[in-house]
Amino acid sequence: MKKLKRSFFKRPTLEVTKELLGKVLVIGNCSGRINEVEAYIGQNDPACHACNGMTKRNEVMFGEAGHLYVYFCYGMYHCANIVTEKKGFPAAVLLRGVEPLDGKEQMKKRRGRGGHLSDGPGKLCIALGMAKKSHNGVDLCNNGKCYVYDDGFIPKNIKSSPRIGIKVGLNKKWRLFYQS
DNA sequence: GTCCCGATTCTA
DNA sequence: AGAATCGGGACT
Repeated sequence: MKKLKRSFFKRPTLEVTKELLGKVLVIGNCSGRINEVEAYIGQNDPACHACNGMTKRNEVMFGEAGHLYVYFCYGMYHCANIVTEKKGFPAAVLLRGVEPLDGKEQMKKRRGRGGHLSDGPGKLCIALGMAKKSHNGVDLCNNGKCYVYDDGFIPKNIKSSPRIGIKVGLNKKWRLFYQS
């Protein structure tokens, strides 16, 4: 059960994306096993928030790998990414789903229901208590209360598809997930 | 300042 | 299929 170091995230995004599957995301008292992710890679990816250069919103994507990029969307949800690649290259992995592990009761309370606690990027942020104001730019590699660890779990049946909810870049199958 | 739209979710 | 709901980014 070892925490992932910055060197894990500071690599080609598609490698990080695939290897994040099965790892455990810890946000304070709650944790969940990552089972669905998407890659957003650089200025040539038309679906990437950074495709038109740096803005106040996406500046974290241009920074050091291993930080959280949390943004606000659709007027009511937040979505969380983990920044990848070297500094100056804007890329990140969107967290789309986790299987609840620790803190399920708190997650249920936050979500206001008993099921489907964290199977979606917006739901996951609600369940784990992540929001732009509190978590955008948070470092997952500084021995804080937010981090990712590897407990040896090996996901089976990894599949890919086009990314969800976008209208461009659909030719890339950069959504990765597994079914347990 | 104005305007349009979004890496979603829930309900009908 | 449609509503909810508002910040961000492009543009005037």
